[in-house]
Amino acid sequence: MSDHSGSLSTGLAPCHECARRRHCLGGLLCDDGVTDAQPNPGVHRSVLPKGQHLHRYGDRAETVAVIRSGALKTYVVSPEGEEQIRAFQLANDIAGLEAICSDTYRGSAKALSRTWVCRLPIAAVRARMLESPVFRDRLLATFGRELDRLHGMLHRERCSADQRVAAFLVAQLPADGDDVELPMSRVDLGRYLDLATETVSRVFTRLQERHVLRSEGARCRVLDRAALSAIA
Amino acid sequence: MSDHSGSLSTGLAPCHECARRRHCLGGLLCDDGVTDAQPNPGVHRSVLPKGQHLHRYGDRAETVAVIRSGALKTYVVSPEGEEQIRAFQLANDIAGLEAICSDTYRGSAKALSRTWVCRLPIAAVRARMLESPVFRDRLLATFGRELDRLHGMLHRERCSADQRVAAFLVAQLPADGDDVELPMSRVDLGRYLDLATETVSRVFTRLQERHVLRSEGARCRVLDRAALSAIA
DNA sequence: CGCGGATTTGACATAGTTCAATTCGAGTGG
DNA sequence: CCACTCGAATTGAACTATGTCAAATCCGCG
Repeated sequence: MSDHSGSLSTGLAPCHECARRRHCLGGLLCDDGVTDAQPNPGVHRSVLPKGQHLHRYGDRAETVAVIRSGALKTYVVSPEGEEQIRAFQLANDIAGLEAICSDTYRGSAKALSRTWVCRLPIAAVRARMLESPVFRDRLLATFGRELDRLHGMLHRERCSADQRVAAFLVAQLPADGDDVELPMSRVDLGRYLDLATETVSRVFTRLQERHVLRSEGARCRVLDRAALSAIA
Repeated sequence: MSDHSGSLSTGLAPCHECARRRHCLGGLLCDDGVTDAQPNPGVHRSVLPKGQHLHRYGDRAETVAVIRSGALKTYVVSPEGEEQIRAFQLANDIAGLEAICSDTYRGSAKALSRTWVCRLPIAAVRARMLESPVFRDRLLATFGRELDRLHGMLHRERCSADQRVAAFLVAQLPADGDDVELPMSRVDLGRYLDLATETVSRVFTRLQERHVLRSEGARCRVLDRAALSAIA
């Protein structure tokens, strides 16, 4: 069961008044510019303090969440008690997508820092798929990206530690600027990339020795973008 | 471009006359028992000789295929020229599911043996999603299973060679009987499980020494089901 | 200032890869 | 029916990237 005791629901989110409505799944849920739709089919905004769960593995799936700001990790714990991280969700990412396909969540989603999310009720999402081709396509595209991401992860598991870390950093690089903010710990990074924490650490050290990167904990500056891409 | 020169189209498939229509996505495409639907929205049956491609990476996505019998492998070739196998498709499996999300195929699908398939036109599939909640749910469930499979593969990459092979064999075990027919070569198995061919071979040898398995090439008999499950 | 967790560094162990050599086995042709 | 062939599979030996364990250091925070 999820513990929402600390999560602050800020009430119904007026998607049609939201600045992001043009780019957000929530906006499309309310209005795709073609068909009529309810002004707000139950979208809620809430804020999660660091460490709190959005949902846990096995919980009844009721909403899919769009991240407004902050960061989550989605993970499962193996029978042996090892935590495996399946994804990090940053701003504009979607958490709990499997809720659309499954009646329970297939992973636990936990805030890495104070995180704002909008929750879209599954029932509304499923209903909207029947009404709106635009919405259906948007959702299908999201699934397609998720499949691609997973295939990419599978590919990356076949690469060296340096390649995995480099590829991850390249993926995090913003279009403008060379600064990467890493909201997750080295431990979590290792659990995501399937590397021992020590190995992650050694890769960072190696990248700094080669002047590809300068890293001060969570803050990270890419000094040689080309070199980093070449490694990945 | 796909080379279909050797593929024999046996014409429109009368899904409503097919013995499998109750269990097959094609059957549901034509009739979900609730809404009216076209008698046949362009489903085709065809047969692929061993070695022939159903489609190749980058081809325009036009159909999703249900395997009637035989076997396919879906793979991609990395920039370095290495073949990575993303999935094997056996009877009743679906190949080219990404066609529903993407305008091109994201992997090449090739017959491992003579294979019969039914091709469902994407346009019809997408259209039917809007008409039929039953069909929509069926398709979403298929996506959910694919996500689960990929998560499972990611998990398996973190296990030992023995565990990977054992898990694969367990997955192939039929409900009745202990015989497993492996339509793929050891090389392909290695490319799927991310193991060197030699390692796959050594695992099989080890399993036979421990009397868990008896393997004669493609034919394979599980002698100790419990032991196999225990390894995985 | 000092505690406790996170990170880094070092030394060593090992599973799996790589390369090389052999054996097996399904087709094929005589 | 048997030899021949060629790719697939197996076996062996040595190597290596990464894991594991242990110790040292850093860092944020009360």
